[in-house]
Amino acid sequence: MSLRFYNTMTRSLEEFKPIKPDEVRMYTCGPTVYAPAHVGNYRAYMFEDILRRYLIYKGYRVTQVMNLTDIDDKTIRDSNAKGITLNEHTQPIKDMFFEDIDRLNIQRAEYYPAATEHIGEMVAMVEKLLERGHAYRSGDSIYYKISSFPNYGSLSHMKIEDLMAGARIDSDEYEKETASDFALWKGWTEKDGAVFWETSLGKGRPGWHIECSAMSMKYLGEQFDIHTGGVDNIFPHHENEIAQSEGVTGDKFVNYWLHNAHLILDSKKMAKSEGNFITVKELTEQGHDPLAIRFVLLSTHYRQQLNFTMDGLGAAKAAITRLRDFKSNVESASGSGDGIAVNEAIEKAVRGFEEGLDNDLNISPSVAAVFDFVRDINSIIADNGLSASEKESVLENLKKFDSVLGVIFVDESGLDAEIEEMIQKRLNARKNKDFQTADEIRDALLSKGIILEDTPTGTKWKRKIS
RNA sequence: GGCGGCUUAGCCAAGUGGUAAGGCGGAGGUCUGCAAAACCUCUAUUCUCCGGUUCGAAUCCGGAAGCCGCCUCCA
Repeated sequence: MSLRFYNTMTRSLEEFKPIKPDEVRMYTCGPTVYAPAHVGNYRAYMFEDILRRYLIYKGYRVTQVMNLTDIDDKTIRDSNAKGITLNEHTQPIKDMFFEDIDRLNIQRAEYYPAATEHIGEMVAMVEKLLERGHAYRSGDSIYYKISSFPNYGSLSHMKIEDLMAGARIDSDEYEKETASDFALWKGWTEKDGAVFWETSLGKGRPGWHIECSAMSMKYLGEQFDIHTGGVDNIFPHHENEIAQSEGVTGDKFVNYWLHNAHLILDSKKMAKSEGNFITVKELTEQGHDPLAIRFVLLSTHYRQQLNFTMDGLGAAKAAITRLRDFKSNVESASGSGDGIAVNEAIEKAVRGFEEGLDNDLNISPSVAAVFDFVRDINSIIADNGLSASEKESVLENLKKFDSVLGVIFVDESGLDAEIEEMIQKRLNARKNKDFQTADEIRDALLSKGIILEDTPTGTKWKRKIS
């Protein structure tokens, strides 16, 4: 089966055909670094990670760009409130973002352009939009003239005249011809403080939407394959990006628009503005394994709202524990095996895994296929064990599944000498049938997060997933 | 007011016309010094509700209820 995506633009499932046959270029909406990202934000980055990993799994060469929005009303507001420079405010938040990305085992994109480093590109775009009659100057600011772009609203499928009049339109100090026009360049005002650029457009700063048009086209070209983000970005952000980009090139901007649904906490969208959020760092500091968070975020289809609960996190821990135990079972298996059954199990698993993800990254059936695989192979191991070559192909396939899931094969640091010594002591005690001492040692190790398992092939240990 | 989505077991979650995947949790059994892991068996006669279409509906149509999101700087 071929890969299909639900395209927000057409509101239908479409077969994915990249512009260049073996290469995918995609722009994935990144964080606004005014405050640390929360788990809900990472739902988007996790979806983008699964997308990226599955494209690579399918054999595509991927060029991914993720923006870092380090200039907007909030970054200015917060840095001025603290009396520090914009960069002093945003840099630590950028650092935290990358720490979280690593914790969650999210693969790095090829480019992480920051808005403040692309002012020149943005200015050039705005100039072109002025030339082409899509923009106008009003006071010290420049606005996009929506009425000049007939396709406006095609992504969100909304008509401008249907928007609730006055719903949330700023009563700001800028003068716009019509309320729905949006700022490309904002002339400096006092509350911007030291944040401004002197450019051919005047003294000021870019509007929010222009950065994504400028940076995506710089790194990916005037037309590229995939653009992603949260559903909240469909309107106005992505709608405006299309207007800006196509206003400049006169050509189609993006072929596939993919949007993820929100994470829900206490039956509300997790959001900084609602105050109902929790960060990856906080959960990690509470002792939760970040890969359990990863599993929670990835195991529900990206277009489905996901309710974040501690129960769910607990279930995720148990699930990845089972997957890792399986890996360890396979690694220590021996025996004659049953070539046919193993191959059949692998084929079935690969088919199920790919069928799900091919279908608009519908990951639930794919995860189910992996768990079926676990039971099938465990059952074979229990009956006949595995031959050396079977072991190898089972592990190879598991690794392949995990190249998308990213929760099974993780670096585990070795044991301290002290723990090693305790395991040895316990082995001796067991040999002498001193089970009381043996159990005491096992309990002591458990309290350090080390689980021991006595198996026919010897004592194994693993780290407890908390 | 406009646009969109959701409602399947104790919890999470697949399934878009052919008789309910998978995970977690729970119950029983095998194995084990005891555990753990693993394996085996069981755990939704039914899909929010009410009508309709059909030989057949969780799936299609109509209606109702509840929940959520977007509607100008939110992932």
